[in-house]
Amino acid sequence: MTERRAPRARATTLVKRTEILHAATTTFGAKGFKNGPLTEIAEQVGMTHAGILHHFGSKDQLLLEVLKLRDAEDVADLEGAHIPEGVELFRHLVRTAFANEARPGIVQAYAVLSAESVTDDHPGRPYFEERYRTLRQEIVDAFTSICVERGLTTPHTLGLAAASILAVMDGLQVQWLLTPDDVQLAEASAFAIEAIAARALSPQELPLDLGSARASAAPRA
Amino acid sequence: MTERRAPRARATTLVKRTEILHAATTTFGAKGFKNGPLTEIAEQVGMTHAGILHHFGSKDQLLLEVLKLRDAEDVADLEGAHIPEGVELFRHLVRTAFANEARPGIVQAYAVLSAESVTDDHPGRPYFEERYRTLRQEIVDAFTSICVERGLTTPHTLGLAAASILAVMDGLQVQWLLTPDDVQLAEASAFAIEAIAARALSPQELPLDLGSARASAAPRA
DNA sequence: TACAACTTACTGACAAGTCGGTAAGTTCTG
DNA sequence: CAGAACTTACCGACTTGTCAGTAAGTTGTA
Repeated sequence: MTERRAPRARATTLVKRTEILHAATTTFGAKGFKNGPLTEIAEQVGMTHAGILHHFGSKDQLLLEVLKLRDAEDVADLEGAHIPEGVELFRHLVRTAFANEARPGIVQAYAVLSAESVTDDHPGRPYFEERYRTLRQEIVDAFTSICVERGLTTPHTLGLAAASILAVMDGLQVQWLLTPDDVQLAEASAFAIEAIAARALSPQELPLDLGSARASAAPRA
Repeated sequence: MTERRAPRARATTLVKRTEILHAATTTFGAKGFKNGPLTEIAEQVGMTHAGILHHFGSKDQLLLEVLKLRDAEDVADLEGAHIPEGVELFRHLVRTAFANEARPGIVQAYAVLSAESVTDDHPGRPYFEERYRTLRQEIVDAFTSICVERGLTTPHTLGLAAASILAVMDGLQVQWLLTPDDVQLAEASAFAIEAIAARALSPQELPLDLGSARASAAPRA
């Protein structure tokens, strides 16, 4: 936006880099990584694409730094506070879902990029593999700590529950991006998280009795 | 795989078209729509890319027919049986999850394409919007029919539950594709569906009490 | 302070490759 | 022969990355 007449070299560079990273988030969110041209990112920050490459070396490297940036900012948002433990982690997840409704850009970038990352030799793949593994573990730990607190034996379904919680949050984002009027991102996230946690922590009656469905798979191979 | 020296024109054409559609599913699944080149699809069926264009007119059109094909095949799998109603629909969803573990190609195609469809002017977008709307409605109807059957008043959370169920199935697919060893696609799907349905149909105690998290959203705008 | 040596942050032009689509011609088949 | 099913050849558009050059700032030094 505003022109900066570099007072200090080092500081200005950092600002420019962050500006580029945010522009890249926008473009990758709007068009995906492979189809988000460097030119479009460049013109958002008043530069040529060669300038971007000067800063980041390659498009792949730019993607990796875009992904790292969000993590850095998310941690910054916690403002030195501890990583949430126990029930606090689930509250944090729900808060995040509510906050996400106000920043569709980043939500879209993550939704698009995480799915794109499963394609052949995608440079973001290792990042997302690691990210999901870490988040699942954090959720399992939170569940475990709740069980200890409440004197429950830890169920063997915590892994399933952890994966399901992340899955529902991601999946809801896609539906929300497609039909924002039909899907309430945060409400549904809160509902589902509570449902899955309830099931994991205190397995009660099974209103659907889906057990029989497990046995027979659909015909098509 | 095997070369076909067309014996009959009309019948062969249909076969060829379906063969192309399956090849396209593979390529779009592996590389996405925008980055899945027609050439790659063409060589899978022993053709040049111009041959594909001869059959489908444009790449966009090919995508739409790829998406329609799966619906057609899924319906065919039901073999003239009714669209599942009530509890049967949920059993069908779980069966599908188990069946999907055996066909990672199609799973990946849908995971990649549905997320890609939220990008700017994506030709698959209307299809996915409609698809999710329809599926959500089917699930809501199934819930409603269960409520009627059991003499329950229909909760106002059925919409949230329906979106959540679809979300968890989609989200688990992405995690499963990224780390197949860590995530059990079908088990987790069954677990989550049961959890969400339980919560929607018989809201019991809330072990997490996440209500307070709704009020305060995270700082970042 | 003054000036040289060096670094940083770019631009503009270009190379090299990819891709979708079209047009025109060829082969196959009924 | 007529028309469907292609192929070959090609265009135009787009992309990433490289490279040389330039303007501006920074550092070292006397």
